[in-house]
Amino acid sequence: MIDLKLLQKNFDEVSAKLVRKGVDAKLLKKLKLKNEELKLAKIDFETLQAAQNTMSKEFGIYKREGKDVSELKERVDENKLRIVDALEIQRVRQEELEIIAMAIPNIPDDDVPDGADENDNVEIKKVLTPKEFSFTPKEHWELAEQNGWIDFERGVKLATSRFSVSFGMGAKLERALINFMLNFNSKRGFEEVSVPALVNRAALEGTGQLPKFEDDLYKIDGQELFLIPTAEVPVTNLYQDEILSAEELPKKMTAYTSCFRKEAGAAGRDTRGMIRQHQFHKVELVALSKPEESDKIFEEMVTCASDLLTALELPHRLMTLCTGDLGFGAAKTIDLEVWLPGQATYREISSVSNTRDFQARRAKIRYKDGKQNTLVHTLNGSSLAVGRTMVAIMENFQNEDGSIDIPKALQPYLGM
RNA sequence: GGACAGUUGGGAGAGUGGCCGAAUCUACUACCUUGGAAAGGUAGCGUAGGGCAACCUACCGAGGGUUCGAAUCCCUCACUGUCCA
Repeated sequence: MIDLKLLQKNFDEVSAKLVRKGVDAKLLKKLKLKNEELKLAKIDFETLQAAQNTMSKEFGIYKREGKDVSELKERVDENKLRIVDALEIQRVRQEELEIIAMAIPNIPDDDVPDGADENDNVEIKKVLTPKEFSFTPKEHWELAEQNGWIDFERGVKLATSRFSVSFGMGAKLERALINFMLNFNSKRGFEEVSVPALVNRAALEGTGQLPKFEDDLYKIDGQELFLIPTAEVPVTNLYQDEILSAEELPKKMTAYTSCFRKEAGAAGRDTRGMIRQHQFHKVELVALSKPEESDKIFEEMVTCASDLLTALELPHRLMTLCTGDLGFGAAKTIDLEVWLPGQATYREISSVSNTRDFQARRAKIRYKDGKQNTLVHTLNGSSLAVGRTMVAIMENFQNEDGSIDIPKALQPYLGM
């Protein structure tokens, strides 16, 4: 959630920044107005309540002293009616405010470029040069089927479309990648954690998936539990509603989980292959930091993911997302896009975001800064998406006969 | 699935209607004491919002109810533990 106090104090400035991200300025005006109204309603209620508390205390004293309370009771009863009204007004205003406030995205950083969509993202740099093929490189689904690594039909048979099954070397490679990535991240100082794949509503609200994006989540029937769309949700919320000590920060964690997404808005996109699946494996980086350290940690995370790709000999580029492509909770995001020779294009394989205090405010993650409690900054990033890494390996390491080489870094993990 | 017990401040734990935002112990912080430390002493020590000072409001698992007044009584739910199936 955005900082309402900040919005109130520096309305023009904050509003201008949010308009860059496509938020309706009128909605922000309304939010400001609602916030002011709520404040008045609160003052109103609290004044009445203070009077009620005082009279109730008197009441007790009168009783003890055996005095007549009938006149006092009359006043108290009358005040009570006003309290009921005042409370109701406050409740309604609070609710209205929350509905608007929870749907406002994070304020983008000043250095985030303007833009409408992914076409306006700005390239930072390219790492490794794509190799020239003496033949026409195939797309990964063809290679996957030819080598017997992935069976798309049987995935559909077991579940529905956008599910797949890995066999033999395909399954082994998947497992090798997960281990390789976790070890790599651990060496960079990210502590490994293993977390539930189901989370409750509070966790999803904490990281911002709810209330706005419920349609993208798989929900357990009859229970307030959801399958996680990313490990970011359980890992960030580990410290929900806690006050950490300054010495504990930064907290750097890495987790492997399956991720589950309905891909409700993606009908017709990437229908073939394993670029966009309902269930996929991902190794995630999450960090909680002091505000002044989050830029540094952000760099570390981007570097970690990029170095991981380099270690796997996969050409890629770094892109700064423009305002229009920036996610709901992110103040800044750098995407890593890997080269896919079969498609002759770069495709997203990792997305690293600094949400600053946006999630921390919702999830109530603070740290003790001397006497003061301060919201931490939360960051998250994939390092990496496993399925897409498999895709990249298949397409970049293919030979003319359709066989696939294994990157050197992975060979020890496969007993080679 | 059923029965009973429990859920209180960083931890332990008291509190069955007003004098309770909450005893006590412990941890922590500052100071005194010391050559230094320990022990001892003194003070401070939950969260959030409002005035931003005194102070006020809310919070004792969550939500609702009774009452002038609820941590305390009633209802619903969640979780934890023990026993039974």
